[in-house]
Amino acid sequence: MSQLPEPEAPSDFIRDRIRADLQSGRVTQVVTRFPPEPNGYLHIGHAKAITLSFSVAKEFGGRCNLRMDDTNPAAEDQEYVDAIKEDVRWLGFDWDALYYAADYFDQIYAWAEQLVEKGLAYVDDQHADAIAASRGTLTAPGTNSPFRDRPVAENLRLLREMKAGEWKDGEKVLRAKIDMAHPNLNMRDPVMYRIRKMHHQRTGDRWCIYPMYDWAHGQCDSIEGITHSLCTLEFEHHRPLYEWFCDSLGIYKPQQIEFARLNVEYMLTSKRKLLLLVEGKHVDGWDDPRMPTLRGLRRRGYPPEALVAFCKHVGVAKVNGTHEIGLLEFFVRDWLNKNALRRMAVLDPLKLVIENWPVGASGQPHVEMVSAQNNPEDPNAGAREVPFSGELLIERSDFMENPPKDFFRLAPGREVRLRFGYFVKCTSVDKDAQGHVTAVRCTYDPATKGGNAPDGRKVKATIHWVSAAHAIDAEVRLYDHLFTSPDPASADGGDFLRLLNPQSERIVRGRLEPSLGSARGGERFQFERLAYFVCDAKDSRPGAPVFHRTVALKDGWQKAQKKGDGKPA
RNA sequence: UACCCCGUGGUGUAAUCGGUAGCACAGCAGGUUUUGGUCCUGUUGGUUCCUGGUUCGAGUCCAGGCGGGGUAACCA
Repeated sequence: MSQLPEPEAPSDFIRDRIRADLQSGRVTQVVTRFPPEPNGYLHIGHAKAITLSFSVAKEFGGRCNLRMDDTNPAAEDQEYVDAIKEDVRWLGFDWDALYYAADYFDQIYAWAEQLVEKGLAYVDDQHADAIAASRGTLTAPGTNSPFRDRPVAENLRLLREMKAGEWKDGEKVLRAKIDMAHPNLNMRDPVMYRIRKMHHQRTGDRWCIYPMYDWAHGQCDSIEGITHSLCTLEFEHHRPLYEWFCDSLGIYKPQQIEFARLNVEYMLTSKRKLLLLVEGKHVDGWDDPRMPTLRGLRRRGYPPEALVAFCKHVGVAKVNGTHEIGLLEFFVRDWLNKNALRRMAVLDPLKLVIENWPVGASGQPHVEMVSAQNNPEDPNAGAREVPFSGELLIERSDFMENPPKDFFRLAPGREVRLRFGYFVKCTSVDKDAQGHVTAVRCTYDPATKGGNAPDGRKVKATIHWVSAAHAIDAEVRLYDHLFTSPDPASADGGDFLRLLNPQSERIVRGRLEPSLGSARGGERFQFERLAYFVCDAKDSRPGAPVFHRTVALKDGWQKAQKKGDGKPA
């Protein structure tokens, strides 16, 4: 097969490297892998890694495996395995093969005996603290273990005893014999096997010694014939060890290439910190719409296509930077603008009474159905009928009693268009005892049905509305950044909880056009002139949908206002 | 006070074998518009961290600085 890259394949240091490997013949077919540890849920940072490894394989006509890096039974769980598979698929990727590091345990163990026989590994009786103490520091070399020069036969016997369960947790470890004075701490006789008498989600009780990451990862890559093992920057110092193991074993050695992990403003991607948010009940679980987890983003209404487009756009490099959240939101809006159906909803209602609206024949209020486009960006989306009547609800912010000159919406004496309906002109307002406006009174022009005046007169604004008698009631959750600081990870003293945004979730009762009553979980809409929303699959009930604000529409009016009053001259 | 990696406009990322800096987002201005959305047009921002060197010519090569990040788990 030919591995000609797709013409639109991006250019970056990883793909340049792959092209070179293909040209030199070192590699004939590209094989990559995404190797998550099933001890937690995937987040937006993983989305970048997933997009990279899968896209690269596809671009070069290669393969990409999904591999559960399950070498530590302490924290791993089948639940996470299932969640990871689901999340990768949700992003739109499919693996060529699904593997588990645990399935290679026999081979990895056999290799360990080989290393022992070569005199390149030994059993150490020291406990964890002693090993740590003798490792030295960043600036001082370590010292050799007193067990470092055990004879091969004894090492072999001890290793087999470890495997057979004859020693307790922590009593012995197998270590690689490299160099305790090596400037790279990872090379100071790293631990290969530790004893853990624990049940493993995949191998059950078959093993009581488990390989460390360094002793497993490269070997797994080698077995699978991975050509380019892509990982994040913090593994750079592990590469020499990765290569030492493959070289010492004389097995196929994949090329590990490191890239910078993804950071996005206002988001945290540390599993530990995310766990604190969940356990401290600062959010409503791993799938809370404010979480940067894939499950959270999904419930927030982020389309997977937008996430992938974002990940592709940010590219890959070795510089650790932080992306503006506005860029992510741009991709979300971009996809939603083309695909989300438009609907009308009023979140902060103000009554609008049309005084010259006709009375129905039966004496009941007259109701008229108006045709509304489902998506101006997509003619194929069709149209729907929305009930229009003499008593409507409009957004409170669409009316001002004493408007500034640049306010185009409704005000006494002003005429605006009701979207898909008629032109209305405000004649008066009703107020309560405190002087608050309780309703605006208007007259409508019957000749403007559909939104155009036969005499050609123009209005400066179009506002959305719902019919008071027909609107449904629904819970609407308005989300904002989880943190008040764009960089919560570097909070003073590490106390990022202090930076939680108390306004990150605001719940309101919205008044929605009737068609929204049958919205199904996962369906995304644009509530015209407001924002994009998704019908929550978890909390919605038949006839009682719940909506989550995914991202607000850009708001030029609000921006202009902020500019006007915010800054001193 | 060790080792490794990195340093291009506000943010992120490009620039064939070295030939004087592009793109996206953001910003600003205008146009279109039955969403102050979308779309379209124009436009402000960079002495490519600094200093030397090699060269006819360096963001690209070399040296030395400066700055940022990473690394000391029987975690991955």
